[in-house]
Amino acid sequence: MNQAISLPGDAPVSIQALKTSCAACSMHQLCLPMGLEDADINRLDQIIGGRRRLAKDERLYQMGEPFTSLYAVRFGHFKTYQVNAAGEEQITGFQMAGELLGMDAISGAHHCDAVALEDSEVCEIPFARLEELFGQVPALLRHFHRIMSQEITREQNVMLLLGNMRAEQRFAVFLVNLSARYAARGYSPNSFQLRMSREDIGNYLGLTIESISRLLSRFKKQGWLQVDKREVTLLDPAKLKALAAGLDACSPMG
Amino acid sequence: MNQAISLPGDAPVSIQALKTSCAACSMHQLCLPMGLEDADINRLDQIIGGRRRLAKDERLYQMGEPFTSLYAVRFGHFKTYQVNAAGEEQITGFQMAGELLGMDAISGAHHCDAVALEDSEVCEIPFARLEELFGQVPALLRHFHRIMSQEITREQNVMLLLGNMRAEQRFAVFLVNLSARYAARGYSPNSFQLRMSREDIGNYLGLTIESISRLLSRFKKQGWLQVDKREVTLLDPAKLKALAAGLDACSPMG
DNA sequence: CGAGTCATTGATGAGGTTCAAGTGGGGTGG
DNA sequence: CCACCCCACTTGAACCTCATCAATGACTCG
Repeated sequence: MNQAISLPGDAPVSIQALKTSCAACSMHQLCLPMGLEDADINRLDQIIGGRRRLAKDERLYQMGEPFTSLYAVRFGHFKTYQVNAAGEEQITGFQMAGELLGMDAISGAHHCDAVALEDSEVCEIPFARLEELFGQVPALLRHFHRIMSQEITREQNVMLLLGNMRAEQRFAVFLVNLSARYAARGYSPNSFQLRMSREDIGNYLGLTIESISRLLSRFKKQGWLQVDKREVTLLDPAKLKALAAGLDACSPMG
Repeated sequence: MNQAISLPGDAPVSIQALKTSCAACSMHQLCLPMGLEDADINRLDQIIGGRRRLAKDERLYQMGEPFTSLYAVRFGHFKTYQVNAAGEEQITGFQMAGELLGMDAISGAHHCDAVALEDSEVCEIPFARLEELFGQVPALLRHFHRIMSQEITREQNVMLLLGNMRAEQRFAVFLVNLSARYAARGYSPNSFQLRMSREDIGNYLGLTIESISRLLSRFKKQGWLQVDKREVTLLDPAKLKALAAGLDACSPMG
């Protein structure tokens, strides 16, 4: 429990390790190391269990598996979903680079499945070792609490979406949210590829695949966006934001 | 940050303090002190900021307020709800004795409002002092992480409910969940009072007040429960659990 | 007693699901 | 290289669940 890791930060490091160190990772401003000093980032680096590659549709973990590690997405995209006794699935989130997977499992076992939407890579963070590090790096603990808290807030926003919004508004929220997250990663906020199927989007938003298809067609006809297969371009982001905020009337699906 | 609180556990304690200490609180097996040793419970006691009484409909905190403390419900019931830009509200949870309020705010500011459903009392837990204690009582930190993780899982279950279930199933889930939580507190699992209005239930479940009223009437007619105002008696808990699990066909609302 | 709040019940229809058919790549095999 | 199939998606039509609107009832408080 209190066995401190006392490796100095200047221990020899292989090129491979350097290439995959937190300090060198383009996501370190968004991910767990955010705001840490270099020395502390190194300590975090040393507990990272390893990187794991996943092919499209490969599963990272499954409901019921015992909890051992959190995972940070290095690149690629994931979906997490819950399954209930009757076999109904609900996608609870889509995760992209720099985001953390597995926080619902800290209570003991995984409560949802995580599946790669495309070829992806994660950093494995053994939680027992992370806990040790919390005692030595208070800034890390504080940031970890912020991340968990933000996850709670994110889910509350989805509850608001599922409980109160019409289809049009839900879909606008979804697009605007993706846009903001890509922008935070330095990508274009108005042109991106949907990494998930229409079915996944529908499941996440509490709608059917047909509804998503109709919404895309309608938004396109209104001139709010362009679609080509999974490539989306937001042509009127302001309008979409207004829709998402509920400041603009919602028309039915026809 | 590292200024340890070094009061011994056997310092003189007033009767008032004893009456409200964690060790003496009937909720200490469910609340934050769960599983702690007596000495550590005392240390936790000493950082509790104070107890605060709230009248029915009084607000504990509000969206946008800066975060300073978590709150543990001593007795009474609360609801938490989010409000978006358009003024739409979504109740994100109902909290009862032994449950923690404010975890969504650790990221900096409160993201929802918390309101007492009846005369209630909370323990204020200044988070800065709790963080100090985390460094000294690892078991407390671990349990805190479990609690936050469980909150994430709870919300994912609500997402499943709002995204996938029909009205009948949602309402059954709601009743079965209340039943289990009262059971865990030593109360009757099959007879309890709804502390929230029909409107609150409807808002939480993504339904209207009329739907809740019809569901209650229908469940009553089916002989699954009795209702008298807010007093509910589950007459066929097994049937309700089957409905909640989705193992039983759902009939429409008529 | 009247005003106000909360809940019940009925009638109607909107919003989105369900069912069904069709389209359009992208891959595979002949 | 084309024919074929498979899958994800699109589009249309009918249906259904639940929201909405409206009227009424029950209880509380001044």
